[in-house]
Amino acid sequence: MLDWYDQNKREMPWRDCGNPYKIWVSEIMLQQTRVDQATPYFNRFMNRFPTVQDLAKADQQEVLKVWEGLGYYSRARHLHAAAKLVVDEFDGNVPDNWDDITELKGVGPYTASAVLSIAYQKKHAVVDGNVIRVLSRYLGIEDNVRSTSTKNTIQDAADELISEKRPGDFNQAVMELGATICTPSNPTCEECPIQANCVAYKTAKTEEIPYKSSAKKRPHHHIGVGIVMNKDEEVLIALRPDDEMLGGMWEFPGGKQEEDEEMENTVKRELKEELDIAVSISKPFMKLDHAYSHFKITLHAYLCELVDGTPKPKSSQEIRWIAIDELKDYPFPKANRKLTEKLMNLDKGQQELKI
DNA sequence: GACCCGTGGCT
DNA sequence: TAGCCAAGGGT
Repeated sequence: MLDWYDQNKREMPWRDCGNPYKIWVSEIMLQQTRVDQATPYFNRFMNRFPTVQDLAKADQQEVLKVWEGLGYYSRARHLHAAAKLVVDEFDGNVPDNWDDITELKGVGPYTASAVLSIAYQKKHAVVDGNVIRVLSRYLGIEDNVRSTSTKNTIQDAADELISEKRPGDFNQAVMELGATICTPSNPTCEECPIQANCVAYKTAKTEEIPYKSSAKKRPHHHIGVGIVMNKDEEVLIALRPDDEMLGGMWEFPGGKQEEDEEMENTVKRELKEELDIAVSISKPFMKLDHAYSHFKITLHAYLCELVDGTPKPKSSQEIRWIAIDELKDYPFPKANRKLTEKLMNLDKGQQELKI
């Protein structure tokens, strides 16, 4: 297993550096995220925040801006808060023991084990999606891997199997095996270094293991959004509360279409509720589909004009009027970023945005 | 235990 | 196309 890993491991910028801060950040970014997707973000992050002190003293908005597009933005907010704790309470050193490191926000069992084993050579076995798949197949575990008891069984097995001398490399080897060979569908068992003892391979059950109870299907909502523009060609944006979905990110105000409601009325109603303003719809601007982790939306954006009232942040942390070329400086989640890109392109082309 | 939390690639 | 899944954690 370790021989296979030594010969087949991919290049990753945080690997083999021995820097606990870098390893910690990389493990947070890799939560529910593929290596190829996280890598450019990691490089950008380290360029901007080379040390935990740099991260601790940064503004949250700046951290979120670097994180923009990577998703699960609470990871960035928790990492930022945890960096402050590391500087204030741990003398700038990422903790090297279980009790201290699990005090950090965003550090759960997986991340604690990963950092302790990879950065400090401590014997803690990780259990992530890869390990669950590899070990359930290897050991022939046919129980539902979504259940806690099955995960505990796999954790126990990993604790038994982990290498004494190279716990960090062992952990990475199993994950790498799961990511490249022991894939969810069509695993390439011919290339697998542990094929000979794999129960699922020997019994031809690699398609049945791991067994997962079916996921709940995601509802689809229609969202009306208003791009309110004033006479100076500034647009109105709102900062989402930290404790909500997409917390700390900016957006164009809007909300969910109600039953039997015209979409233009959705926008008017939402802007009245959220900002206490009356607007008129100038024209449709953009329609797009987007999928979040637990629901899907169709976003209907309209250019609007302020008719009455002064905008107030009734359901957001803050609101701002900003010029269109400033939109690039604020952290926006993906769907809203598509709106800002179209706005900025039209603005750059000197095209008429106002009616 | 159940639900919430982004985005992108693959099938 | 729609669902699955990915180096999970918080509540």
